Amino acid sequence: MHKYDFAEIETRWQKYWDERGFFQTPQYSNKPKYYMLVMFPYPSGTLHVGHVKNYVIGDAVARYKRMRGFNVLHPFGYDAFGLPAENAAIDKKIHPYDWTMTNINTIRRQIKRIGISYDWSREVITCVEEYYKWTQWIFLKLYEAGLAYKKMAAVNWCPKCMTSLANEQVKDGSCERCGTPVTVKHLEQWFFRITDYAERLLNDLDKLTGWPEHVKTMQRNWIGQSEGAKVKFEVDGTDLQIEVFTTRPDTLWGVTFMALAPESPLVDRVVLPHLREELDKFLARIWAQDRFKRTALEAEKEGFFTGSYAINPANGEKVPIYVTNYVLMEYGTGAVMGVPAHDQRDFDFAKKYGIPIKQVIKPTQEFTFDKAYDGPGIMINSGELSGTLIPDEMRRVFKWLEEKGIGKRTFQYKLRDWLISRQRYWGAPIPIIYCEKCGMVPVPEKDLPVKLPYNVEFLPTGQSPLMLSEEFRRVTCPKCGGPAVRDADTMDTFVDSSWYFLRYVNPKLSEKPFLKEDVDYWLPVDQYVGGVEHAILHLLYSRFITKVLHDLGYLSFDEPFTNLFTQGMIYKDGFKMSKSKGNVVSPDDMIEKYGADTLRLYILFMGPPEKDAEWNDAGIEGVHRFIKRSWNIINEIISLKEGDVQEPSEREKQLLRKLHTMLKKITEDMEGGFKFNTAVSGLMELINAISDYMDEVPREKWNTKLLRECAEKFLLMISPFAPHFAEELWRLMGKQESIMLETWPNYDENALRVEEIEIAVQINGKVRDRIKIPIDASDELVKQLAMNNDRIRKYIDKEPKKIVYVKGRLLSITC
RNA sequence: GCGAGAGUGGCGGAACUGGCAGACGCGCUGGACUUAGAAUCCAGUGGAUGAUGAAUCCGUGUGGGUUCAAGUCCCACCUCUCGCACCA
Repeated sequence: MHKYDFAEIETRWQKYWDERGFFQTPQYSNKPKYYMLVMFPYPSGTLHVGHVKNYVIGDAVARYKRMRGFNVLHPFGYDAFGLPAENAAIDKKIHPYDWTMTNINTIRRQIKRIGISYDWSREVITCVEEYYKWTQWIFLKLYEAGLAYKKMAAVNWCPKCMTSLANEQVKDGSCERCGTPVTVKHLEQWFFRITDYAERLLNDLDKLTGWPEHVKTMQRNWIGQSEGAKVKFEVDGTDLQIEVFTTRPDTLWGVTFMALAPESPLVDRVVLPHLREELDKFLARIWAQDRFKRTALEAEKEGFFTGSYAINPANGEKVPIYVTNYVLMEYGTGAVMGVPAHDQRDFDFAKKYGIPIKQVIKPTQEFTFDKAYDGPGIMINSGELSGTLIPDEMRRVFKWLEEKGIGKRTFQYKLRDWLISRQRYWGAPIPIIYCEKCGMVPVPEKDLPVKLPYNVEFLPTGQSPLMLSEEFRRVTCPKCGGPAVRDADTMDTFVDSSWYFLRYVNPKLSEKPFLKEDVDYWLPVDQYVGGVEHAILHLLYSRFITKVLHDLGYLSFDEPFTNLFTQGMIYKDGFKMSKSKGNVVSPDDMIEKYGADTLRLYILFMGPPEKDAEWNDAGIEGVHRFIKRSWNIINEIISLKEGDVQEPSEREKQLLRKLHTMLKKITEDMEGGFKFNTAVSGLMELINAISDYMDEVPREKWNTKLLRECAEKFLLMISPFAPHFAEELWRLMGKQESIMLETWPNYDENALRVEEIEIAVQINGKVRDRIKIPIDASDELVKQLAMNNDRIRKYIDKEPKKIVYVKGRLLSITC
């Protein structure tokens, strides 16, 4: 018997597949296409088994789809620019380029050992010129379209990473990468106008039926659409106006004050001169507060009366204008109408400053106004709109506002523009030049890429490191030829990763980022697999860039990913794997000990792939046992001589039925979406059934043909999960061609048929016995068979009231 | 607080449109083979009461309900995980 030498087997077949180019995808084919994409990794270190889960799932799908006759594109690459790799390189005192490339080589080697079927000829690395040239090209396209702009803004600043961050990269007030509390800095920064796409990004989520609901919900929350009205208030005695956004225009008659954000430009204009000095003290105090604390739920509300009054356009009432700490400049208009009776924040504020509370909605239920009421009700004290039902008749309110010219119905979004400038070295330089004469000039396409110089001082100082490189900065203006300087900021890594799935289609193309006809053929991605941590950031940005490129005529589709699968994480000892915790399980160690096929199979068997799972050393042992057991059994079958073909015995028919039951079950698990854990358990059941047969039936009576059929089908079904194992045994069975070229086996409904089945008999809801009945027995016959059964009759003391027969399942008798 | 999801043996987890709960694996117990161990193979394994192969009862977070029949459907609640959170 051949020994199961997994190390030898795996290296041999990996070499063979590679040499034959089995996984190189033809650009076109008469087969239907299938684009199977996994989220590419940050090469900021090496891989642990948690990363591997992503690739094993992707590979199972890719290999299955190939067997189903698809032309499968299954590429891989590295999200190589950016903070994670740069920070790690600085820690290690290594140049980020060298560190990144070293990691890429390690990761590539790690993945090749697992036997993932990537088309390596399409590998993409975002930090090489051939790639980031096109990231810069995309920037220029956005710039030309007015979707990339520079502005002075209060931005999130990470004092440790010493760079600005996008809103999406701030989690609970801290830097998403390093966990340091984020501060605010006023800087001139580049933004992408993603807010122009807010409505489409929101509405098109409904089209993404192949996305998990929770991811769509997170995106909806993040985009944060609110329906409301913009209403203008005159400032008494001036020609100034204060515009507010409100979702409750029905409470307009209940306004008793106005609240401005401290940053609002209106503050300076409405404050009375004699209050100026005191106001400045108030503002200084507010700005000294931590921004995230200031806007936290528990924060004490504070305000300062400007001395001015606003006129309520609905009823002409004068209300005082305050500057407050709880109104945000970034959302809406930076000004809010205060309705204490129907908004809790306004209520708290009014209580503190002795502002009147005026009720304008009559609650539908009993309510004591010890807090604000924001439930349904009827409008009161509201002029001609009194009596309007809220929220049912809100439309009447909008109509009235618009007719009177007081306000306008609009949508407001929480989404802000995407801040893409980083004051760091390791990224794609922003392709913009500043000329003394011509001002801001985009780098002409022919001059791309703007190369990131290798020999510069790259340590973060808070200033863009490229500032310090005269060689990089000093250029001549592309327009007038005069002296000019380059923009020294680099782009956010998420710009790089927002289009990489397009580059895989034509990774080596030098005159364009991609060919439209090729991209239109391959995209959208049929199946995208990755972690939930990208539910907002990467997935939202990719959708945005895809829509922009679509609008500019470069793509025919406007959503990049048709189906999305978010896999769960692998924990060890209850924690995420991390070097600092020392709980990392390395795929290399596992491959050393058990082989790649065992590792792959165990990862798929651990549990439902979308759920988090705990790594269990005993669990992988169990799967390894299954592999070895299968190896031994199939080898034994291989060693058998072809016997005579006889009419199958009952015992053989039973095994054949099991084979086809499992063919059906596993096929359904594969088609029904990522049920690999039960598919693997089905393979185990099949092996157990073969083994039982061989145990029970004397060796000389074994039906060799049937056993070989079982072994073949088993190998075909396990091949997407344990490809080396399957290939080796396939060849040992005498097959000349690779198992990779085979098609997925079909099951035969007829083989599933049985003459006689066992059904349960329930009496008063309890299973009392099981009886055998002919498969197509009539209701009458089944009832008769049951009633003639002594064991059943024992439980029936009076005439049955009701008898229900569920065909092929059970008989229920009620007395 | 708002939104989403989940609670099943000692553990990871199965269970189609309501139809025999606990597939498969781990662990555990006993046995075979061994001088012994490892490995392998065979048998058993939800709980309780029985001297048993018998038999009975209880069992899917809690309490109700619908139904011949509920892990699955409905109502109320508890716990956990995740996301959002002064967004006007």
